[in-house]
Amino acid sequence: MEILLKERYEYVFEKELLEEIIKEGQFRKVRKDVIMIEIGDKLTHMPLILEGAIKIVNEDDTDNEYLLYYLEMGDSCAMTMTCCIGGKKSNIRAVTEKETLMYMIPIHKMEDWLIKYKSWRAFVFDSYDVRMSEMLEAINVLAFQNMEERLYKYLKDRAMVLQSPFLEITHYQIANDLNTSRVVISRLVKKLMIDQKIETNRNKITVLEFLPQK
Amino acid sequence: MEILLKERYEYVFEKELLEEIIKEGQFRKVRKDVIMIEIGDKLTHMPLILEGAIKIVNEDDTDNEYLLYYLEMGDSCAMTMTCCIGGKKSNIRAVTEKETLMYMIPIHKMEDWLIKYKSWRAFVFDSYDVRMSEMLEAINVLAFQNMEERLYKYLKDRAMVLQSPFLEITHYQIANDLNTSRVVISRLVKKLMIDQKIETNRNKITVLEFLPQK
DNA sequence: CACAGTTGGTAACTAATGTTACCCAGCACT
DNA sequence: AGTGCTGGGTAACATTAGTTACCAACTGTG
Repeated sequence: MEILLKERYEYVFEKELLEEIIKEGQFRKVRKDVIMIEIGDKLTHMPLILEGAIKIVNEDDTDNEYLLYYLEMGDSCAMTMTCCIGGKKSNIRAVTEKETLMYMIPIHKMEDWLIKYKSWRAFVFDSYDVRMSEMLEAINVLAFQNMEERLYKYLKDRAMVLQSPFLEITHYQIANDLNTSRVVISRLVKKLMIDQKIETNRNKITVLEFLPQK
Repeated sequence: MEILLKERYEYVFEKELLEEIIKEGQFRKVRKDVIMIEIGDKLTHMPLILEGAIKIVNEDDTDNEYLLYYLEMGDSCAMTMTCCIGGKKSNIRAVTEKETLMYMIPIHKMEDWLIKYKSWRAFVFDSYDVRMSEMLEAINVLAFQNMEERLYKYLKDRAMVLQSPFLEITHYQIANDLNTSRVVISRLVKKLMIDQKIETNRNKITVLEFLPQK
């Protein structure tokens, strides 16, 4: 497990820092569809993603959901960082999108490392930067794109994250992530099929753009 | 001017840090409607807002705009921080919403201070936290609210920022900030008026909730 | 005052999205 | 084979938002 951590992060962190991380943190393996963080949770650890993918979702007071972005290999959770440092509660939910390996770092170390390691500072600020960009993109999509474009982007993003053009997903799940209704998704899925952008079967959507033998 | 800086930030920063800030930075006064940061700019200074308000806006490739949030007294620009540290380009635009006083800090100091001052670390991470929350709220509004609710929130937010229930603004400007059309805004303004939430005249909207003699 | 430019009121229409209702196919279980 | 559940297709309709077009009122300038 340490080997995996070293492999993934040896060019990101200084040697001494990597050793400290290994010493202080602990390895964790989580199966698909597990809620890692719930809205309102207080957080004590920060994850470094080694493999897999985590979906980050927000929710309003009436249980509407909206998919914000995914965390993947090499990512960490900027939300967690501020939560940790400020001692605040999470305002997002994190759910594993497939089996995910991560290394959990206790938050009390974070500030020490900020002082001691340049590579940690770089990592932390880079994480913030990536997350802010993802949020900005989410806003752009919501503000400027119609549902059909958003659906197609959603499918492509998902195919990227799961590294496969063959998605196992129901129309109802998609509707939930995009905060719309199942009927709307069915309608637009049909449109995308007519436009030869996807193929569909019960529980299955294939994103043609990502088909290997193209 | 230093007095203002000390007054606003003496409880935020350690004494030594405050002195360093005064020494390294420089005071700047900017009139209303000045573009402080344009999309694609490289940034060399980070602003501490002493007085006034700055509107942060994003834009897609076809010149559509959308208002993200405001910076006010006590705020700084988290976007600028990542830009600075990562040496990247800005992906937002910043425009003064009224005359604004700020203290410009050269970015090369930022990392030093992260190491040296606990209060600087707290400030930086708090800034990120506030900005992430604002972005999240923007996403919530876009994902879950209809145009009428968004318009009303927009007017209330603006009244807060400008500290007055009497807004001088055209329907066209509002439409631009919310990325919709003037006709739509006119329609909804009328609705809000009928519902006794606002009063309007040419170029003027009064948010009744914020009227003092209520 | 005449004129041009800005602001916004409104109608009429189109397009996009959301809602309700109903049906059918596939699947698991008995 | 019968039952119930889930997923999805589709029609019909309601609501919301965007578009085009036109006009009226106000403002500042010469």
